[in-house]
Amino acid sequence: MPAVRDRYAPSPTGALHLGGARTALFNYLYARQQGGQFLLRIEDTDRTRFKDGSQALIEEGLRWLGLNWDEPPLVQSERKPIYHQAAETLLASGAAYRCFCTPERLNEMRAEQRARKEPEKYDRRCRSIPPAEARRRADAGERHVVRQAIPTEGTTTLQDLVMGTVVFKNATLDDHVLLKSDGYPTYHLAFAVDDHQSRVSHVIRGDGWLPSAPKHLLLFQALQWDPPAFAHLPLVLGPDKKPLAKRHGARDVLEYREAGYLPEAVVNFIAFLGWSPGTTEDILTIDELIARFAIDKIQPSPAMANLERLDWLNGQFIRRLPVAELAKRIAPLMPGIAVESIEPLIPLVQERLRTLNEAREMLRFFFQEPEQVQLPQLVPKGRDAAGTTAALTAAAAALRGLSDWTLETIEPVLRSVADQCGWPARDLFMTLRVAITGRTVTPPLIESMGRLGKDRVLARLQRAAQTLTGPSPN
RNA sequence: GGCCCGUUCGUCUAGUUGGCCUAGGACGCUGCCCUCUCAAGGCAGAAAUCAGCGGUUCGAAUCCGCUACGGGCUACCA
Repeated sequence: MPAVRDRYAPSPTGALHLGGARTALFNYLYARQQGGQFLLRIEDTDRTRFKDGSQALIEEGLRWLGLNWDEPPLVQSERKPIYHQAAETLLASGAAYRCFCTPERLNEMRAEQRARKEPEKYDRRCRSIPPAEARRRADAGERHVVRQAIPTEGTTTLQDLVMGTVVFKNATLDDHVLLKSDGYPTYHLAFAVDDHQSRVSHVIRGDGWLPSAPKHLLLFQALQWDPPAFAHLPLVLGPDKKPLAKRHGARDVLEYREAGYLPEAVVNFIAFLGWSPGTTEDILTIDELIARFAIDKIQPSPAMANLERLDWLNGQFIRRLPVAELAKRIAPLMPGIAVESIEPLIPLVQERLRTLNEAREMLRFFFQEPEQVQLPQLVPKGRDAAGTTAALTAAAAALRGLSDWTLETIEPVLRSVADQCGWPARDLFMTLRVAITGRTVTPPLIESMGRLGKDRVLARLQRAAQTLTGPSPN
């Protein structure tokens, strides 16, 4: 049994989106599980769609997800001679032929076929040109392509690891182009040559390729190479049930990083798009995914990305992170604030976060004086400014008298202040919350006060009381 | 038009050697508990006539056929 080698082979036309990331992930999981290699190949034979910087973006996305490849990526545009050599072999054996038809003729032909409601495929006119004559014309510089000569009879059977056995009638297959007139190979030729040379054992790719799989099989056969095993992955759909390649909220994997998602969560999320371990487990690390992955557990039907689930997963993974690690990941989002200052606050927010970015807002009041203490919520329903000022002042006075500043000392004091004022404790807590943090939704108040320190708490209470007593004199 | 793939709660799915499925889990949703806000957590609940029809069988979500619907491919794009 030859070693397992698989690959992710994107074309550099943009960034890495969720669907591509999933294809890469499945290849990665399988290779790692089998102790094989995961390769990256850049499919850049179409110079018209090529986008500068795309390769770097794709690589960054893969790296962020932790999908590291084992060998330097093969770049097809640097390998033209190799493809030509394969084309020559095919030409020599009659498995391919030169075609001199012009684009204009091809267009006319298709228009007629369409009008007659016939299948649109090349009519094979050039297939009957004697090879010697074709070679002469080619040598004379006549512009041409090389087409695959598909057998006119029989069937080609694909044993797909996901789709099962799929039988194609050869007669329905088109003589597609292998070598373009600009000298570049099409995907089909490059695919066969590259995967053979890279000793790829498993081709795990999007099911957009399923219809051309028989031609690929035929190509391997004509070249007398052992074909790899195939696994065609169903589409990933967006929330609108349209293929998730085009315009959807965040389509680039790196945008999820910007939005505060953990790569662990994104990996877990896309792993379950069309695959499941067959158990009720739903939160798995990448190592657990590697251990459980199985190609035959991949669903043959398309999966729709449920972004709400990603949010939930993200929260789950955030909660599982060690405090120091979480602090380290949040720190870059809060420029100017040291990790050391953030770490002690982590326990207050860890179970409240859905995305990393939310920490910034939640923790802001620790590093910055609140601005909107004049929130209407400062005064509880049914109370007035005077009563609230009194409560604030009473609380401040009581807190000032504390010699110990701990959760155990602060809370009882505040509760008794509430009693004295005739307020329910919850009302007092909300007033204090707004006064101290400037917000109505915060980490636990008492603990926050503890971390903030007595002086800053008292100062903020005082300031809030002042804003209540009327227009400030400044 | 031709070729090919698919169809279990709103969504991701379990189910694949037919019986333990009056279809299980998760997200989301609703309610309750906890509670200083918000979360988290706990408990409970609503939610799928397994696309439809017809077979095979003592018995089918699971096997077969047909239909419908959805999707992909049909380029000198990948």
